[in-house]
Amino acid sequence: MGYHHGDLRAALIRTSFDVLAEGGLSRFSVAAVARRLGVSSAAPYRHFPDRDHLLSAVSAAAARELREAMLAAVARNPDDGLAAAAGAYVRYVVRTGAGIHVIFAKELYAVPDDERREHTRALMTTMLELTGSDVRLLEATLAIAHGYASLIRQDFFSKDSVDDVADRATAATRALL
Amino acid sequence: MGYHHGDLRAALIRTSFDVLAEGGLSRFSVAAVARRLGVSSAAPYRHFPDRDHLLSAVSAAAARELREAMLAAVARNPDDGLAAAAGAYVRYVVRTGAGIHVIFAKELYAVPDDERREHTRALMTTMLELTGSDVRLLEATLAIAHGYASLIRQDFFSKDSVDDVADRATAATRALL
DNA sequence: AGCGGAAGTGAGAGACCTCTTACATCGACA
DNA sequence: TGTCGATGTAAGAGGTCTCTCACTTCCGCT
Repeated sequence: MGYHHGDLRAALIRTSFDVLAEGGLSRFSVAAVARRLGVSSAAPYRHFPDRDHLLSAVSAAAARELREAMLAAVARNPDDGLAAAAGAYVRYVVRTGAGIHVIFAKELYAVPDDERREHTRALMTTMLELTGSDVRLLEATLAIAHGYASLIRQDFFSKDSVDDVADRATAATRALL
Repeated sequence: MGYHHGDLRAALIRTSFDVLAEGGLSRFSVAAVARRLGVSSAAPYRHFPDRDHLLSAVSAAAARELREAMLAAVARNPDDGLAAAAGAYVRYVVRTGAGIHVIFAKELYAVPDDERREHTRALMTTMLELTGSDVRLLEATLAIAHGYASLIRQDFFSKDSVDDVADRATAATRALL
């Protein structure tokens, strides 16, 4: 690991998650990500034309991973799929800092990035399947999961473990049905 | 309205709401508020020692107004209080941009501001009364209301009116009971 | 009328950010 | 082995932000 990093592109995406988890979208900066990786602040621009394209790649990765986490949760709880997925959402967002506010961030709408479009579309499709194509149920579930995740990130539950809160999100989702 | 503004302090708070409604916490800046009011960027510092104290005053105002909006909604729907309050939350946040992410923003914890403390405490107390001191129900309701409000602010519901979405938040809250 | 203080202003220091440019390094392949 | 392209760096232009400082304006009070 000398002058050349090896796989800076992937490292930038992973480290972006860390920066997002710590300071949220508002404190995210390309410079902070570079600093944390120990590379110059110009280095990221060899891999992404601008800040929004980096965020777009993060969004794509988050959409893919979130979908995987939800599918895994559903597989573990076959007859409680949607509620389990809501719990998985809470856990994923608390761990990575990247939820729908990142995945569907408004500032990314203008970024041309087919990979992101593909992954966000797949995520939406999967969630729709979980609700039997009930859009209202989908939005209610998302609201609950995102709401709980936001409350955690706001330190609303001072000492409760993430798993406990995720279970409560799961229960609240179940109450919708 | 010449050299002296009249009531710049109050105007700063009101305009801060506008800036928050348009760009969220991440795009909020004292300079932007001053610019929008047509005063110099030093003027706000005659009334607030720093940015966080301005945000704290906004938080206090939001907590007071939100509590009033909730109480009014409850008064209109005596036998559906909590659910009506959730709808009021959604409407208030979409209109003003200041929800719990502003009212309970982490960066304000260190700001000594008794007025804010008082208003946020009153808001919490009122919400607790609405849930019959059921903390779990309170957090679930907040998660739903905040979640729906976030989804709206993210342009998730392209053409649905705010009132329609607020009604769905109300219905989802009712499902908890 | 005149004076003192509250509330403005303009200028700017210092921090940080995005993104560019010219140059350095190094791995891969002819 | 030599060279070329990909990927790094240092430096910096240009922007925005927070907050300070010296100075000005004007309201209220005697």
